[in-house]
Amino acid sequence: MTIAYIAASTGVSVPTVSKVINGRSGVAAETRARVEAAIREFGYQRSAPPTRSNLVELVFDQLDDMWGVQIIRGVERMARQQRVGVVLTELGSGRGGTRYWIDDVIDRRPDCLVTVAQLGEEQRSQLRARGIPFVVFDPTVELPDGVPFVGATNWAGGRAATRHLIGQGHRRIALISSADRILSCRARLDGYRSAMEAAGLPVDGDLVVQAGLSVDGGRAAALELLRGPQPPTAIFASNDLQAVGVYQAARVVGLRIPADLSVVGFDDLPIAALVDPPLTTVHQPLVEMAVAATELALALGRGERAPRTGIELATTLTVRQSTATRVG
Amino acid sequence: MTIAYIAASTGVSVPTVSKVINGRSGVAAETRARVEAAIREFGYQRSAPPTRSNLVELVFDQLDDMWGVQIIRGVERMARQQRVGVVLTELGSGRGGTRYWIDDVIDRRPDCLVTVAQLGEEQRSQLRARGIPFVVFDPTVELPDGVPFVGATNWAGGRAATRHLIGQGHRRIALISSADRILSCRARLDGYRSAMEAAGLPVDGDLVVQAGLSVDGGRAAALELLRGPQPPTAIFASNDLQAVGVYQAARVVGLRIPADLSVVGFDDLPIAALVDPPLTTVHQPLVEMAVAATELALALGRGERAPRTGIELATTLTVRQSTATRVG
DNA sequence: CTGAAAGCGCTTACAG
DNA sequence: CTGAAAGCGCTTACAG
Repeated sequence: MTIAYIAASTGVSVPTVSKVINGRSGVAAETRARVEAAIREFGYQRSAPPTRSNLVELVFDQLDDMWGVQIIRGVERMARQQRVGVVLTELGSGRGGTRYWIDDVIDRRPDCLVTVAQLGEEQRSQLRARGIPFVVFDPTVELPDGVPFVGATNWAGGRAATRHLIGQGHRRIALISSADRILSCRARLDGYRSAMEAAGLPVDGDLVVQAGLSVDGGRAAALELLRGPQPPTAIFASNDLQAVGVYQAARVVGLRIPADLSVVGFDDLPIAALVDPPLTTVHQPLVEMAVAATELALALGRGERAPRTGIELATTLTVRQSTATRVG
Repeated sequence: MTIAYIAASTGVSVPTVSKVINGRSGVAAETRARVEAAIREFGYQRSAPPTRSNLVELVFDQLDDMWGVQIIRGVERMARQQRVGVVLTELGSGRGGTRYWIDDVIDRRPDCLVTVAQLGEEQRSQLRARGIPFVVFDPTVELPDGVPFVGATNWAGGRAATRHLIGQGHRRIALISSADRILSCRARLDGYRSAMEAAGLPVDGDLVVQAGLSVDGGRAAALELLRGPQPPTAIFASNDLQAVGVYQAARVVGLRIPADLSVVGFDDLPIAALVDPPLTTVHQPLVEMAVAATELALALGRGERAPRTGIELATTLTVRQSTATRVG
């Protein structure tokens, strides 16, 4: 598809088509319209030497989550192996700049995109229209069929953490969950329930508390649990920050960890090993997940058919010193 | 820069250069080498339309330092304000891929570069040859005059931290320093000495210990200090990770913080507020530093004369609960 | 407003 | 292995 072909099919000269494409003046409105119609009809792309940009876009909503670095490192590692640059964007909560952002992405013509942010359907279809494939990292909402993603086995992780506590003799095991709409947390909750039911333990309504995925959220939820009429002997938090909040609450209430209260987190952030006592937590292989997401995205960007559209990598329980056999 | 120019300067024909660029056969090895050298030398890019790439490169040695995210956020904020994409690279300790990396950077033709890594003089001159300006973030080694940089007032921060401890009545104040070659740590050390001397306090040789900028380094150094014949009543660590190591050592030795031992860190990472007790530390305005570095780099990239080549932003002491008036 | 002609940067086919 | 020549897709300057 060349401008010569467009010219021939419209019955004008090559220079005229050139002017239209480059927005030059000196073309009659009617001629311009006919040429534009032909360009659209034949799907001409400006001399598009389909050169690869050798860029992968990595998009976050918020980067202050402590696991951002791990994801970045994984994406970076795979991208560098394939000699591709990583363009990083933090959309921010306001989302004011999202409109500009998508324009800039399209200007950059990246080979593909890995998104930790929840892109709207409008943005997804804009990317699809430009042929820019994308992979969703750890989806927090239900995705339409066929949208590629890489996640972790949250349900199995929740189950393993709960079973670990049950194995230590705990019976009143509380869960600090998060907003229902976060898919991974719902899976952790179901894993918890599954393990409890398998052990024949009742899941009292007052054992499951919702809280934000932050230190403050975890502390408030733990205080509520520990000050209740029948406090739990173990708390499973939905992430490590919440678990740090549980530590703070235990200190306030005067409980020792793990002697009086066992605590399990989720994620295995660097801080998990640094807090006192070191935190037992469900390890999420963030770096490997990021590597896999990038590999998939780059393969799609090269036009390869994906062997599978969705992958979940295994979580593993990392036992440290915040859990102990229940006494009394 | 055209292949005709490369051909003329190498003394071969245009078709020959074309073959080299496109990896075709039928070119003598020696000829190929000469042409490739010329291509590198003149920074030829295939059909390079000298459009701005609207990219800024951000380079780290290692991203696992906890302050990486803060720097990224600052760079991202300023870049997005100017509609520029951030390309992030982690060189890794091996540095094996540095050669490839610089080639890739040159291919991308970024408008400018912000480096947290220590680039060698060779790389710096390659960038200069292509007219890609760069700004060094928090230089750890002495830079030649005229190399733009953004840092923090490390000397003043070390002084402020030490004065804070002196003001609380401490006299035996130890410093956990780092390798001498790290400029910022040497400045912190001198700030410490300056404050000690101003207060007429002796700086015993056994009060200053060198250790890696890590939790393990801090712990080992603190154990050495606390088990010595005349243990200090306060320890100033060269970063927050070392301070966390001091916490661990205090626990081992059976000292309470801050009742028996005061601790001050440096950086003010997110963990500083999360540890128990919350850590008094010197706040380094990493986000603002990154914003300033990027603003400077982008201005240089637009060809503007820099109003100044080096900037140091002020550190501030954040007093939390790891320091207390010395008793006894 | 239009397009013939010249030109640009590059590639290809082929003669030496 | 090398490069003169032809050709390709496109743009520019300009005659009508």
